[in-house]
Order: sequence, then C-alpha cells, then structure tokens
Amino acid sequence: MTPAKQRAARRSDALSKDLIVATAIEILDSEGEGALTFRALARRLSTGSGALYHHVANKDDVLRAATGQVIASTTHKSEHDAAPADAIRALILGIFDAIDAHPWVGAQLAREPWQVPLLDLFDAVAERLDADGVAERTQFDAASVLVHYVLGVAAQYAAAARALAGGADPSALLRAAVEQRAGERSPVAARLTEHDDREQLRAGVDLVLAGIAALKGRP
Amino acid sequence: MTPAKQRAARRSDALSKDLIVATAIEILDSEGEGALTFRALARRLSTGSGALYHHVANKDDVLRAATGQVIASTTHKSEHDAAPADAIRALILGIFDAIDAHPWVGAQLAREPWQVPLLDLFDAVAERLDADGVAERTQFDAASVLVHYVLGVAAQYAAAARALAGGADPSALLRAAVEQRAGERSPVAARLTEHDDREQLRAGVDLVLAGIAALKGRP
DNA sequence: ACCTGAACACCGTTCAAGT
DNA sequence: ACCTGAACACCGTTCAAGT
Repeated sequence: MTPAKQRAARRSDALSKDLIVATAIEILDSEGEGALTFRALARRLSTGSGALYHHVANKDDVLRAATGQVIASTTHKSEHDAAPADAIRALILGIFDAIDAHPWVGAQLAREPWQVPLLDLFDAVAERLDADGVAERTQFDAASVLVHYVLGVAAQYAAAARALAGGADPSALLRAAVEQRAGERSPVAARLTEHDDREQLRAGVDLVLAGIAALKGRP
Repeated sequence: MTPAKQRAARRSDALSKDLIVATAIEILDSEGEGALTFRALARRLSTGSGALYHHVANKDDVLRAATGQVIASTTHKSEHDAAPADAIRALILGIFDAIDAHPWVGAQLAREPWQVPLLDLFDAVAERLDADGVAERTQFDAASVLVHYVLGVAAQYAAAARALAGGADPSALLRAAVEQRAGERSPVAARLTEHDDREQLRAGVDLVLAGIAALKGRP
C-alpha cells in the first residue's frame, strides 16, 4: 500500500486542492509564513512534493487560495440592517480581525492586491455609501482610501508578526527606531509605541467617515 | 592584481556599504526586485559574494538602506511655506512618485514598515496639522490613515510592477478579476480598471483632509 | 491519471584559506 | 583586515520512472 493509499484509507481525504489549501492554512497558522514549503506540505500530506503540482499550479496559487478563504469568510458576515457607518466599521475591522488571527494574510494581501475578496470588500463599502446617498465619486474615493488603509495596516501587522516569530520584539524595535531619529521636536510618532492597533484603525475609519459626511454637505 | 585591487585602481571606489547599496539600487531599478542577489551584486562589484558580508549584515540590511535612501530624498524636499493641506498633499504624492520611479520601494515598505523614513513622514504630517491648530489626537489619527494609505498603495503598485516584469498585464488581470466575481450589482470596483493611480491618491488625500477639517469644526 | 522522489537550477549565508 | 570562492543548507519546480 502506498502512502497516498494509506492516507485515503485512513481519512477518506484523497489529495485535492482543497485539502492542500487547508493543510497550508494549518501550517501558516501554527508555524508561520516561513514554514510553508512544498516539502513541508508534502510531508504533512504523506506524499511527494511533485504530487502537489497535479492539483495546484504553484506556491502562489496555494497562498492566493488560502488568503481568499480567510478573507471571504469575514466579508460574508456583513450585516445588512446596520447603519452605513456601522456597517463600514464592521467590514474594515473584520479584515483586521482576520489578519490578527492569521498574520500571513496581511503579507499575502500586500503581495498580491486586487484579489477577488478585496474587490468584494471594495464593492461592499461602496454599496453602503450608495444606500446612504453618497455621490458615486465619493463612494469610489472612500472605498479606495479604506481598502488601501487596511492593506497598509495589514502589511505592518504581518511584518510585526514576522519579527516576533524571528525572536525579536517589534515594539522594542519601533521604540528604538523612534529614538534613533535625529528628530528634535514633534514626537507624535513616539505615540506609535503605545497605541492599540485595533482602536487606532477604528479611529482612522471614523476620520474617513467624517470626511465622507463633510463632502455630503452635512456636518 | 586581484579584482578588488583593479576595481579600486580603476574607479577609486573601495568596497563599502555605500557602494554596495548604490549598486543594489542600480540593479533594482534596471532589472527589478528578483534580480537582486548577492551573487549579482558581487559580480557587478567584481568581488566574491562573501566579501559583501564585511560591509553589510545581510540582504535585509541592503534593502533597508536602499529604501531609506530613496524615501529620505523625497521627504527632504518638503516645502515649509505652503498651506498645511498643500504640504500634506505634496508629502504623500512625493512618496507615490518615489515608488513610481522605484517600484521595489513599495514592496520593501510593505515588508518592513516603521522604518525611520516613514516615521519622519508621520511626524512631518503631524507637524503641519499642529501648525494648523488641529487637535493632537486628530493629528495622530490623520497621520496614521495617510501613512498606512500610501503604504497600501505602495504595496499594490509594487505588485503591479512585479506582474508587469513577469510578462503579465496587471490591468488585464484586474479586469479579469472584476469580471470573474459573482458580483451582480454595484460595479463600483469595475472603475478601478480605468482610473489614474496618482489622481486617485490625491482624491483620497483630499477626502481625509475634509475629515480633518470637519473634526476641527469648520466645513 | 496520479504519484514518487531524485535531480535541477537556483537562493542567502558561512568559512577555511589566502593576501 | 579584507577578500575569495567553494561549500552548506536550503528553496520551488520539473520529470523520468513507476502504479
């Protein structure tokens, strides 16, 4: 009996793209971005690394699918009865929470933007603003700011997770960078070392929402 | 005469971190992110790959220094007499222009955020708002949104440049992704395929500036 | 058709040996 | 002190050989 047959007999899960992607998510979540290799995938699946290429195109294909799965599961939870501002806050914070739970998603979103899940987010944001009577041009501008904003936060979060996995303390590194600068005055950036990322994201979204309201003509 | 001696005699440029970083920027600009290897660097510098480690810690060190050099050169051009809104627009668009000229900078900023140049940008934005009488909390929120926003744009831009270098047409890929979705209505995202990135960034910055003005209590 | 696993063409980094 | 370049420990991907 070959290993592949053993696996199929034991768990009734023949090798497939879904199984490969699910296993990739397991590895990424438990051991981090650096641990995802085709050799590690093949070992966990009790197969040869070459076998994977019968079901996925390449490593990017696996990462894209894994990211899509995580993001899609958050966007779908969008509530349709909430006020537009609340709905948008929930959408953006939902992306943050997904990245908080799976930091590698942040790195992948920054590496390959405009994947389908992000387009869905873009449209979901625009749709809420449309329902609120916001001009189409402002819908587009706002969606662009919010999606790129959370993309930037995602990238930063993933970098911090990588530093943490590498044994470094990201907040100590940030503190060191803040102090290293020749900057004499205006130490606003120093506050970066003491804020809560999720609360900061919410405050940023509120600032954008204030801008939308202002352009709508009501304070 | 060793190759190193020949190089030194010919151009009076002994191996140094500055020379290594300058050569790395040459490679990144002319051949893209994928072409920067220690072997390629060593070849251009007529030395052995091991010699580089006498002057730089590792590849990240080279990329960090190269990115810092590009970003620092744009932030320094900040005008001190312009209106706060104009100054902020100039700062953010300056980052965009740097990334437009050197797409690999976008990838590196997304990979290792909170490098010193970004902290400088953060402070520069906050300082302009401070001079304009904006509350400190709003200064911080606005700087956070604007810096992360341009970071997200940077990541997307770098990904598009990578796709282009790989022989693909990024805008065609985006169009395909837009059409691939099951999305029935609200095709706002479809407009992504026809906008100008720089103009869109400017519009997004204006939206944030409108939010700042609204929170300041004037329309 | 699918799997196997050695082989290929790369990486970043190290290190004994030179000067 | 600095340089050299082979060697090490990895990658993603391919492919002849099997079932």
